[in-house]
Amino acid sequence: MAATMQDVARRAGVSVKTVSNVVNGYPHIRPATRDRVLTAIAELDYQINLTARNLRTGRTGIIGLAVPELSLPYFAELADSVIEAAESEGLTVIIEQHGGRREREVEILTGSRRHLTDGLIYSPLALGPGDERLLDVPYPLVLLGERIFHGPVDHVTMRNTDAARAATEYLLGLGRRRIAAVGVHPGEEVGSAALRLDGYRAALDAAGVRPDPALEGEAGLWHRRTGAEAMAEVLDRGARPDAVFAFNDALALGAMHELQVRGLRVPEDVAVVGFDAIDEGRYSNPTLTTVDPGREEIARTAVRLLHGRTRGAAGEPQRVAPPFGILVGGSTEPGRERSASEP
Amino acid sequence: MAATMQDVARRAGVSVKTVSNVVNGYPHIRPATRDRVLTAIAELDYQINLTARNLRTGRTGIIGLAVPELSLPYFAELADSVIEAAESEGLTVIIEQHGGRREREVEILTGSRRHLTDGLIYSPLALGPGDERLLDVPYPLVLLGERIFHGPVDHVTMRNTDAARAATEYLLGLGRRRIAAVGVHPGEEVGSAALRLDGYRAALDAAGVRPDPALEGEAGLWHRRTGAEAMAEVLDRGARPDAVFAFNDALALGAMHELQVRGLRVPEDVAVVGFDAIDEGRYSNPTLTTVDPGREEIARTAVRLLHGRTRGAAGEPQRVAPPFGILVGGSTEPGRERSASEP
DNA sequence: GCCCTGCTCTACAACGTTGTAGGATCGCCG
DNA sequence: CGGCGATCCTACAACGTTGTAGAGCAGGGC
Repeated sequence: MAATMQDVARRAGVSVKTVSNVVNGYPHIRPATRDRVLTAIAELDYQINLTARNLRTGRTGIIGLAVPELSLPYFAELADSVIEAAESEGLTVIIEQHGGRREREVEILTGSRRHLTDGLIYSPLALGPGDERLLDVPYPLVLLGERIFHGPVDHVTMRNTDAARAATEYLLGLGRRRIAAVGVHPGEEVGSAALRLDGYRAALDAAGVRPDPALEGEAGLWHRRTGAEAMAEVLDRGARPDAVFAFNDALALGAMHELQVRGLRVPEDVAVVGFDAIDEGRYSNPTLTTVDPGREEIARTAVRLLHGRTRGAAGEPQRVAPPFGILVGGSTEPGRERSASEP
Repeated sequence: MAATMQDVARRAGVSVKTVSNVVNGYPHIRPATRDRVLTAIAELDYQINLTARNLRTGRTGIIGLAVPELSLPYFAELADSVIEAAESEGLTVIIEQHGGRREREVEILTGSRRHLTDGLIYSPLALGPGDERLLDVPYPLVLLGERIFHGPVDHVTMRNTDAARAATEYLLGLGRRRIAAVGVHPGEEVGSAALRLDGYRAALDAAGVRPDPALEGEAGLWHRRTGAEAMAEVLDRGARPDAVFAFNDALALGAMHELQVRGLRVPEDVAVVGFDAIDEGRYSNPTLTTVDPGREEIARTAVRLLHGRTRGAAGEPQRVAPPFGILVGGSTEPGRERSASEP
């Protein structure tokens, strides 16, 4: 049986509350008393019961993180960063996977597990415009992603359009003119796909290049496989791109694979740019040029905002979008292999 | 303010305990009473406070999962499977990352966060022989991995030696004779590296092939980069392998990259086999032949064992090692590309 | 010399739930 | 028709912690 404050108090000859005060760093305690308590704690191997504290204080020190699935590299790395950031603020993380299934996404918002957590970092895929009211929950919520933009909550997002435009402009700057877009969601007006397509088209437009629908490759879910399939579709339709802007790195790696299988050289024949800066792209062949959306800062910001709200921070919902960067690799510039130690 | 059982009881005109009984499915309740309670619950949007229940029952329904980091694909996929398995048993998962740092690995075993969880699934990297006593903890622990073998706890592991032997025999069966091993930890006698090296050597031995130290590539951490470096080292030393058995998929992908950069064809010049069956290997170019160690079953078994222990299951520590399989891809047999839907 | 302030500590209640013990009612058996 | 077990429900205490209120005491200012 684990020791309780009772046991420590008895052994140290003080009241339970004094033990509590010592444990919580209350200042007005005589050094002699504190020492007796600390000694008793050490002798009994006492550790505080967090459940009891949580019940009493109404806060748990746990936050939830809802993502599609950890098997997707971006979300695995995001979870890594969130756990790291939470740790440094003294918080623990519970991860929930929704797999992009709307029903699970809703359940996560309302399930009883929410009583176990002080707040939630929420990255939906299925929810969209019209679901804003679902986000009006009785606990702090920080929204990630690009599915909903006018919810009543703090929102950390990427500079999707700007970054996509910059990536496309970078390709234009290399002299490429027939730039394919991989990962398009036709008909959608929200979400990363729509925003990145906007940026892509804006860059073409500004450069006086007419967008060619034949160069747009559809991909619902952004996996390696769907990237390869979308690339194949574009090529099969007879389009002859000299570059590819894929809406995430998994798509880019799939597309690159397809290009290579068909004997096209990357980057000589076709340059490839991705989005997300996952670690895998540092070691692909060739290494992948990609947009670094500031994943770590997104994670840190989300945790910081959420932590603030759990401690009562009031005020208007915040909207934050960290700066992005472009990491150049061998998939656009021959021999320009990114090393593992580069940022 | 969220509703409590008090509120529900008042509204339904029953005692608090009756509400508790309804919530917990106690059978002896008149249907009329049950209906009144359920109605009140619905009207008040009542949800049980898990913290209070946890305090009262002494169990939390949460289990911990300690892994090196989620950025490593194998552990991200393992976490995915563990969360899935836990969910299906009604458990929640807290993930802790130790990064292979001994100090963190020890802290995870003893930290106060353990009071938040009913038990721990623990996959250390730094701990080793001599640390068995650290595993003698006052809560249920299920050990993963190959660092410690005689701890006083349940242990779910892979059939490392058999699987490594089978992988090597498979390469021998293809007629390959100069098979490099990538990921060796010289001097180590425990851990996946030592066991897989044993299997590799046993297969060579049985086939009458003399092991060549020049074909063994060292790699401390099993990342893509270290795989490429180890491969380079082997080749630079003048060895001319016709196959590579890499001790995990990340190493294999790194090694394959290095081979291709040097103009060697995979699999024609050099066949490559990995270990872990991560999703990434399904889409690499060529797709990767690999050992499927039964990750999902490992996760399910670990959760099941842990859950049993948390509910008081007694008895000797269990040792479980699911069966393995070999997934054949293009990295060993030309044109034999694994599809995404294959097991 | 007395009051006030600040320090140090204690007793008690409360957080929301469930286990235990037992009271009331009913049907059925002898 | 008395007794007994099953059914249905309630009151109370307890899980281990922290907030609140306040007691006791020392030191300083007047």
